[in-house]
Amino acid sequence: MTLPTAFTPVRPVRLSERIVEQIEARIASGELRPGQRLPSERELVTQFGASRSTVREALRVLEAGGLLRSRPGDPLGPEIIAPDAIHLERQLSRLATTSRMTLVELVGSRMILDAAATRLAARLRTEAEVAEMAAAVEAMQAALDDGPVAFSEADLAFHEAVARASHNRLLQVCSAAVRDAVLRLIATRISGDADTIALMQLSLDHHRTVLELIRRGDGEGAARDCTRSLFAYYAIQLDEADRETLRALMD
Amino acid sequence: MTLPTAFTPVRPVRLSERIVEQIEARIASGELRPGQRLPSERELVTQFGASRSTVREALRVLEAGGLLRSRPGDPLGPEIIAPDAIHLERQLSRLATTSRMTLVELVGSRMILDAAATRLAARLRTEAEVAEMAAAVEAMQAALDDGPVAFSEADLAFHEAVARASHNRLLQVCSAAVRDAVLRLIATRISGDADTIALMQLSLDHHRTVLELIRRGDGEGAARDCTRSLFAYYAIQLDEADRETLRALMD
DNA sequence: CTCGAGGTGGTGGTCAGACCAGTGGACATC
DNA sequence: GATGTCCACTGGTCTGACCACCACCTCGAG
Repeated sequence: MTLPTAFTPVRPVRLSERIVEQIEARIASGELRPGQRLPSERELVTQFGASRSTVREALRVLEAGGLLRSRPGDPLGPEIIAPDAIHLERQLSRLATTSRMTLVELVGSRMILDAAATRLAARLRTEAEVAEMAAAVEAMQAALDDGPVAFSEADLAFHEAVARASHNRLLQVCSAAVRDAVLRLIATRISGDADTIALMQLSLDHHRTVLELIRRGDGEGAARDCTRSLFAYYAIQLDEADRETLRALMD
Repeated sequence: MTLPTAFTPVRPVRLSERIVEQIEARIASGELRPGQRLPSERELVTQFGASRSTVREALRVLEAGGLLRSRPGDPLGPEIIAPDAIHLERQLSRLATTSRMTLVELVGSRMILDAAATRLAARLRTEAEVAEMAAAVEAMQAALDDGPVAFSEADLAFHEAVARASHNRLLQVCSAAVRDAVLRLIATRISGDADTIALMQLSLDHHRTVLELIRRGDGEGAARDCTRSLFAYYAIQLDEADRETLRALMD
């Protein structure tokens, strides 16, 4: 006769983890809001009943997670900060690189996210946001002579403006992270043997079209052109099977 | 006459940060691979020339970032671990909760990601993956009598199977994180005043349809039905303006 | 009276040294 | 050869101390 169910492995729980959990919970519940301050480390020592090293390890974890920031000498104590996409982007692009994400996975994700952002932006954009996008397109035009790096930066600014105009912060974060990961992978893997000038000119034309469609509020069309633009830009780096996969994402 | 370029604000840099950077760099460069071990804390103390508290703070940050794991008593030292989607999901869903994402942002993101996963799954799914989805739908049917919680779990299993079948791990991670965040928000915010039985039955029908369309390889149709299913499920929680926003995501 | 100089207490960053519980392997025992 | 004991070493925690830095307050010069 065997035991009815197997036991679950036990794992020692660090004190600092418990502290992290408590503070995280208060932030998640809204009891601690960005801008508010935590008690000083020495005060936390008495409240948690743990040593200062332990409290500090917890604070470092929270700080690395982008939840708070502490400055030396600040009598107000550690500050709860508004969540910032930077940490997440680093984490995501690190996952992408270390787990050997394939280019088709990354580009596919970009096509999905950027197309969705474009579609939403066409519906929800304000005049100011359209102006931002237009400025980014101008910058792309200007960067045409400054080489692929400057061009990529202007391109990035355009897509970020679009993502902001989607008015969906989660989408914004995800798409920014994926863009970052794609660029990093491309930078390390791709040799610039392609006809970059022609490619940049083509990309610029695509962006002009997308901008115009966003301006007219044609989300469907803008999303379609965004997807095709990305496909055109990266297709030469992929084999036929991968291209076929990505075509599944186009209308 | 002004200075040619403005100076950048300087920020005191912690010793533990420098240690984190060094170890991170070695992992990113592939010099340290998953499964390999770091020297013991006391050995790191001598190598970095920092105190044990400082080294430990660095290790806690790396551990929270999902890059390594250390067990008490292990003579081999801290272990570099393979990047795990779990850490990323936690981070992402924490961002979603702590930054008070609105329901329309979360549901919108879910519609985007799940629809894309569904579209890809219809094209790329294997027989085994279809079987998994079918099993999940059966579980949903069975959970109909066990209440909304059990039903939600079965629903989750279905969408995870679909995400796996998209064969895009990045999409898989993002959609899992967003699903998690949505569920968490719903759980805390929504009172169960809706007609849950009818809603569950409707949702089950939708899932059956989506499964059938995936089986037939109709990505377009499956994605459309997936989007509509999500919209129908969450629409009652939203006001008219938000509903209008989400309609922009439907064909 | 105003206003700057300097003191002062508190803060985070770092350190050294210590103790404990737990791990895993060497070793001696059966 | 299997068993049990022992021990070196690990990570987890604590204590107490020092430093540089910041904000505030006091006080004396004008």
